[in-house]
Amino acid sequence: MPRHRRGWAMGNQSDSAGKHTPLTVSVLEPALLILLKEQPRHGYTLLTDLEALGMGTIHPSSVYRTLRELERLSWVQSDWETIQTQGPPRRTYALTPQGEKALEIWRQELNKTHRLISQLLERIE
Amino acid sequence: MPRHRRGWAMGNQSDSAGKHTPLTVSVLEPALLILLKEQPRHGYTLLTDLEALGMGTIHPSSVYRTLRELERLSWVQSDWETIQTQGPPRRTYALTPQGEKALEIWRQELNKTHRLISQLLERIE
DNA sequence: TTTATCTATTGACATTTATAGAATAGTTTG
DNA sequence: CAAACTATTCTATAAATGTCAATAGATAAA
Repeated sequence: MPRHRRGWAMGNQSDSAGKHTPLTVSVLEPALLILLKEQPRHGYTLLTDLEALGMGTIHPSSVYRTLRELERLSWVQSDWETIQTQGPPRRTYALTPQGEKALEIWRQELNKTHRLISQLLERIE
Repeated sequence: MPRHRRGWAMGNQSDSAGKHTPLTVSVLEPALLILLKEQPRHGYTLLTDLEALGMGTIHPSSVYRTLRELERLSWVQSDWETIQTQGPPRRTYALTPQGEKALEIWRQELNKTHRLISQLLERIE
């Protein structure tokens, strides 16, 4: 239902319980690429890893949908895992060479944004 | 038409000429609040100020639309300027006390995101 | 004086993205 | 066998963005 970007900062508290802040979701794509560069992982594992980064409030379906889109772009590749685990079969996602190139572009963008936010924070004082 | 977020990093060059990167637009709202906290300004002036921050690729109508939404939220207040200038009448936007509160929340969010991006950049190495 | 250019803001429409909630389904523990 | 956990997908809806065009006053050039 509602996206909560514009005007998010003053949304009522009851509403924002357990929900993520607007900038978190905007780095979801590079965060997934970075985690998958380190090693291939399953969607479900990624949910935990994002949690560890403080991004755990993003809805699972957003994460899975993003993964499928990254696969459509050929930045990641997935296979159904053959070995048996606790639960239903799961997909293993891995970064492709194209995904590595995309991540390099993303790295520059993250750097640029990092500097921009520094500037903005300085100007608040 | 297309928003260029998902998959942005590998968009063809011709396409991305003069267009902004995905994270730039996601800090538009706080950037406007920060500039208006420093002093009241017109929309057109804000376009120049954003340019100076390296955010000049955002389309003017996005900026004006965001300003009107911030006014609907009562975070900023606008008045038509009475004095004559070079051109048609223009609106002067100013931050309201509610806008100051919202900016304080945004400040925390910017800080959080700043730390998150630091973490992500470290993990790329 | 008509034309172009710069200043300044608004509106409509198509496209894309995000969110929530439910559906599906296998496995393990009580 | 029911509950809880693992794991992924689908659908409906709401909201944000991009693009293009429209409106309009002031000034400089032709």
